[in-house]
Amino acid sequence: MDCIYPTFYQRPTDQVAEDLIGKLLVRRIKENGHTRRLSGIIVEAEAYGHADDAASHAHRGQTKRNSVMFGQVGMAYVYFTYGNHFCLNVSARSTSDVAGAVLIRSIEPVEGIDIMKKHRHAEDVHSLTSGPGKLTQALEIDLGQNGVDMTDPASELCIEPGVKRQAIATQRIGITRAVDKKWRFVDPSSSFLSRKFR
DNA sequence: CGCTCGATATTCT
DNA sequence: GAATATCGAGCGA
Repeated sequence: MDCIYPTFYQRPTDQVAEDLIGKLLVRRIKENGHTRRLSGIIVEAEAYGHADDAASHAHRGQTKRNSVMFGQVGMAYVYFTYGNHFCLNVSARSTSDVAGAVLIRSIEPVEGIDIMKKHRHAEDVHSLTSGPGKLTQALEIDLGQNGVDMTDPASELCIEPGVKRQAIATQRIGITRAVDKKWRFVDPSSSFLSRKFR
């Protein structure tokens, strides 16, 4: 299965985030010499902008941490936060802008659920990937995946077409600035969201 | 169920 | 020194 092409990510980040709902996030890991596929349907994603978005890491300019947001679109932006969690984004922006990304906040597990349980030290399927810090732990994503090309089918991380899902826009979570923007997109029918929506 | 708090890297003040 | 795109343990209702 092919990955989604770079042009998909070359649009305003809120459009990209909305259209990512229903797509399949695929992680390939090495397990005892052979490759295993872990995957899940994206059911929650948040858009982050640049100059127009005070809540974005890119808002105050480029730093060592956020440099992927300023590079090519379709790349994984992984960062470490609150001293103990990783978060996965994919870089995206319209051709007229210089930085942006979409935070993947939760997925519905599809392939490799047994491996995800091991990574999370948990048995409850609903707690495996229902949050940005949880899904990176379930998929074994850390700074080693920062900057990988998510449009390359041979990559250890990529996004495939997936299924059709409904997406509704709500307020973003865990931010204190630019709270008026409705840039969190969720599949309202999913039971794998990190939080309820309004 | 809801609330408080600790974990502590990176960036900003 | 303070805030942050988080999570889970511990506690009380």
